[in-house]
Amino acid sequence: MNKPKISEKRWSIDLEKNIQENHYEEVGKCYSFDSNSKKESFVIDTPPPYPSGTWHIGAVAQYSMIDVIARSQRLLGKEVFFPWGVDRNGINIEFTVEKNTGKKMKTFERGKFIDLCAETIEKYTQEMRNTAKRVGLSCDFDKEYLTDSPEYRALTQSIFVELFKKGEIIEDLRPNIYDPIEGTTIAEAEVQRVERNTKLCDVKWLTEDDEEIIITTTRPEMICACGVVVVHPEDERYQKIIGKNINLPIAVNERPNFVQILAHPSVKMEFGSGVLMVCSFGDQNDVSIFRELRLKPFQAIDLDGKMTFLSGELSGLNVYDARKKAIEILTNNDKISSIIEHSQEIPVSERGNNPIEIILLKEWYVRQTHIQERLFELSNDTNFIPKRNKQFLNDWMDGISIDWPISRRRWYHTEIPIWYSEDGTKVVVPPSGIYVRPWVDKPPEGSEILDRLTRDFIGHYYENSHQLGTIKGEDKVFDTWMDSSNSNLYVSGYKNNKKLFSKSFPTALRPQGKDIVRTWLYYTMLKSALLFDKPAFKNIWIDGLGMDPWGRKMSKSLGNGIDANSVLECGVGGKTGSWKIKGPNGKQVQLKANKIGSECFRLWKACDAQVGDDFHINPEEIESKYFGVLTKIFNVARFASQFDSPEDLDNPPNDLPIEDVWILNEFDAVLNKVKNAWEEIDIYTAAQTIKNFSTGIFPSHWLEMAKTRLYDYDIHATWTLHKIVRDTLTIFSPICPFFSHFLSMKLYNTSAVTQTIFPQTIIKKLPYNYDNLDGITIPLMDFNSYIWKIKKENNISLKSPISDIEIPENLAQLKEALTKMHNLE
RNA sequence: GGGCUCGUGGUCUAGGGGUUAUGACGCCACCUUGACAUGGUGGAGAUCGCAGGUUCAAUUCCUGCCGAGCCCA
Repeated sequence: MNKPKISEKRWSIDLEKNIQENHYEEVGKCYSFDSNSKKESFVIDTPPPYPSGTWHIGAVAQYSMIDVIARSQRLLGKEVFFPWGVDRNGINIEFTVEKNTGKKMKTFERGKFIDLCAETIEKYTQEMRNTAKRVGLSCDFDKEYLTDSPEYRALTQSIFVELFKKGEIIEDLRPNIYDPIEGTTIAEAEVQRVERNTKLCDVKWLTEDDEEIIITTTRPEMICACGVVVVHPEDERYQKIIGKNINLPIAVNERPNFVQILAHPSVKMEFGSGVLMVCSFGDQNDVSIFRELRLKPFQAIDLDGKMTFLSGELSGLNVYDARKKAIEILTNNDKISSIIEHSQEIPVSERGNNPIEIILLKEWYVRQTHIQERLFELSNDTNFIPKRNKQFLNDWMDGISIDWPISRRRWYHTEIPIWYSEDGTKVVVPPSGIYVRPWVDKPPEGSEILDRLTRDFIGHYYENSHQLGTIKGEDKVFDTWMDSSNSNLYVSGYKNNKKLFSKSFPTALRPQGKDIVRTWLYYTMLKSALLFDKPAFKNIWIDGLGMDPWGRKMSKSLGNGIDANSVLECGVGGKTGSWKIKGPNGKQVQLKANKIGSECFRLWKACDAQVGDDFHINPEEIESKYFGVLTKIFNVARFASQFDSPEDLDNPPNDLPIEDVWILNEFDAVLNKVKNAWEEIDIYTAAQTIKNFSTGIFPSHWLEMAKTRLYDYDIHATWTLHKIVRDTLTIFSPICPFFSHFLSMKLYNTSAVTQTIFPQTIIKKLPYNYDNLDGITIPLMDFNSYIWKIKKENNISLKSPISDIEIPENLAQLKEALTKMHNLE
């Protein structure tokens, strides 16, 4: 027996931080991916986080679990690619720059603005890299990818061209959701609703027979775009006017000043007068009625959000002023019977918080309605973890009714790679693998000319450019999901590394949160279906979201956010953590913790809940429930470090006594269960199994029994102790890598995190043939409890001798060990 | 307003048609035993959100309601 090789009495955040700082230099190599490896490859399509200042603690927690998966797959002998990618395209960073400079994007020169965005996002990206390493992610950081890099954007553009050539991407003039303030189309996914007060106007209209009809509307300025007036088919009051014409109550330009009255079941009879004017386009219902009745839409609002010439006196005004003016004109002409204040939910853009308009625009679309059935079939070939979360995808796919508009009128995004001929009938597309910016670049070498409509190949650009006249590069850019939904293709080597792609697609794993099923997951699966008619993934792991301690979403307005760094750094240099959060009753609640750090944080997430449900993040609870587990395992290792480890821990010494065989048998069961769990990507079971064994049966029941022998230099006990401690650290390393690394280095001078072979079970190697080893466990634990209880009831310490104790028959083999353990007389 | 998911001791959580419902934190009591008092041992504590229904039997299945979350209109 020696002094413990570990001087520290327990795990500390300072120790953790120390290890973390050197970790990537020391063992980072083992995180790099070798695409030529002969091992089975396991590519993870990590969610590239968007750097926006703070990284949501729930996302960090989720990321640390993805890391657990990556590490456990390495331990199972696979060649794991755990990429580190950062999503940097998009409107968020544009807004940040606008906010920082106090100027709107379109007042900048385009190139200058893009440079500003790139600079700003790089700062945030660096903070994110730091957090990623602080929480112990074993990404291949050397192969970092950024979605705004030329390489990544080139892939997005190549895929666009590929899908365009296949006819899966089309151009069309359709009603689109438009943010007139930011000047861009947005997708349905980007629309939010807010409560606002509006004026509900009862406007008097006259039919061709001079009959007065009241139409209730919140948008009198849209009368100029009215295509039809509708009533409910069963509304008794209006049967006789169906089919008649009705005059617009306000003067318009360049269009008939009347429309027809028709019946439509979507009208709510009880709302207002029960008569509805349908305009192009007041809302989504208007859009569907226009489509259904095949009406020709009117363009009432232009790209700047101003009323068009169509609107007569209102032209040139913005929507808000136009509404005031319309009410004024109608009032002056005695066309309004009443105005009441009305609270209404209106759609606004998620980012700009501006009321959105629906206007007709020529945009690019990815076709999706034709492939839903096939997508559904393909999704059945994918393993969902947990199974029930597949429902989120099914629900979303059930509701898909229109194609996906992918063009945006913004700047810090991937450009749509296309040029148009002077007469607009032909287009030029670049060759695969080259990033182009059509708003400033000429088509590169290898570009092709295609027919704009039929997509037929016409010729190579440089030989035939004279046919095109003056070409014009596309100004528009892609929706950022167009980039993100290529992430699995990018990391699997599509269009870049054929050999890799052939063995790693469908991608082994897509881990993500349930909140972006309808976007990231759905769009990625759509792409793979359109391109290859294959599922995108073998496994899809869908986790819940991190909530506040009471289960509510964290938000700035609620004041219930918890910063990730405050948890990861809690305890450094003895500094405790403290969080003031608005509780459920509106009162401030103060939470306090002394030490958490990455290892405790990861252990908590791994142990505390099954994957898939929302999880509550409470720093107090993380510390109180899980720091003790680290202390316990740390001290078991520290205890073990007093006894020199035998050289060969893979082959047991002869004549192991039954208590050692018994615990090795128990440990074999742990190894099997954990291995099986890692294979199933079941973090919870693995974590619970390791935790229960290493803090429970092993120290309490075996270690106490083996102590006497250990102090007597018994080789059997020492071998058993170290075999179990070493392998426990190995299987624990995916959950707590810094911790396991530290202890395994101290004890065995080898790092648990670099192991690529799962620890071997041992019992089958033993020449022994003990009957019913499993049957010992329960009686042994019962017997130990019984003795502890008696000693407690008699108020004597556990080491005190005790007499007249009968050892049960089924434990007779352990008589000697138990006698020493409990000091039986 | 609609769809989906979740609702288990004070708190977090496992499980799932059938004997005394899992574990942890907290609480109470006891124990300084040569790894660990930021520890150990023992104990109290739940009619499994509420109301109906199916069943010999439900906490588990079904329906409705309530609460939380996500998504959609």
